[in-house]
Amino acid sequence: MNIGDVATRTGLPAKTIRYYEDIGLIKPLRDDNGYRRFRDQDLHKLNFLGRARALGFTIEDCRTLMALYEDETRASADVKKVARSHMGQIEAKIADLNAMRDTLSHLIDACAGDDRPDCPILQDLGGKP
Amino acid sequence: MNIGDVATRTGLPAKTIRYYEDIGLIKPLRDDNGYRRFRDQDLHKLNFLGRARALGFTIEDCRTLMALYEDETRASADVKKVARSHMGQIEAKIADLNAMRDTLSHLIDACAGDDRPDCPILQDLGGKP
DNA sequence: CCTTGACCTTCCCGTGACTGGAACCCCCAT
DNA sequence: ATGGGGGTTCCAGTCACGGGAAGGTCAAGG
Repeated sequence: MNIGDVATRTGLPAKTIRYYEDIGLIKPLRDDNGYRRFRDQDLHKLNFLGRARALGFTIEDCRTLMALYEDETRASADVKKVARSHMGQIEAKIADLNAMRDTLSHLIDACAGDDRPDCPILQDLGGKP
Repeated sequence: MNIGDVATRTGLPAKTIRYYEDIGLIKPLRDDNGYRRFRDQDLHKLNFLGRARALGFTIEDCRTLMALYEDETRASADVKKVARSHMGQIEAKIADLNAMRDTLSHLIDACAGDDRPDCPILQDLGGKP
């Protein structure tokens, strides 16, 4: 299978697939004309990567997770550790964003949003005394 | 005031302050020795920028907001529009992250986390059916 | 007077995970 | 022969800085 078909099948852009090869996440074969030839195992890995990335895992986490996936003697504790650490990051980010949203929400509510210049949003940013 | 003092006062790293000058957000004066000399107005702008960035506004949004801040004839509607658009982005991101967290949370709960290899997390990533 | 150390300057590279584009090759159909 | 739709590589850019090198400046201490 060529890269275009793989892109369609996995939903990943061809550029991304080439990038994943660049950084060593997949190793497709090559045809005589230089085209990448993808086997089922490559497809499978790309789907794995797509799902892991959709859950927000970093590329390095993906590398770790794929290694664990392929290691039949893994301990599920190792997987869980990676996942929990990632979830911690996500929760931290959610907390940050919630704080921003709350502040913004108040400011937006307080702003008339008409053609006059008075604006509590700008007052706040300017360091309202 | 030199950049170090400004960094201490605003809480922004000196690197960041130089960067903000680079991209034209502030225009401090220069002493004869080439050192930046910051006026109160520069301090004020930097504090403004720091707060806007802390609320997650992009640099371009900050540029817009500062222009509105300095425009006495602004309409608060314009400010509100920028803020609402930004809040929309934040809410979208929160929604994404919440979805990730929920999925991860289920997977993590389902994972034994011991020294055996069976792992629902990897099963899911691998396309479990 | 000289040195030390804390500042300051510019400049360039790296970050993460791609995306866009240029320039070029390959294959099939008309 | 030509056109179009694949594929290939490589380079540059994204966003908002951070790290670090190489070198100029300044106040204090010996």
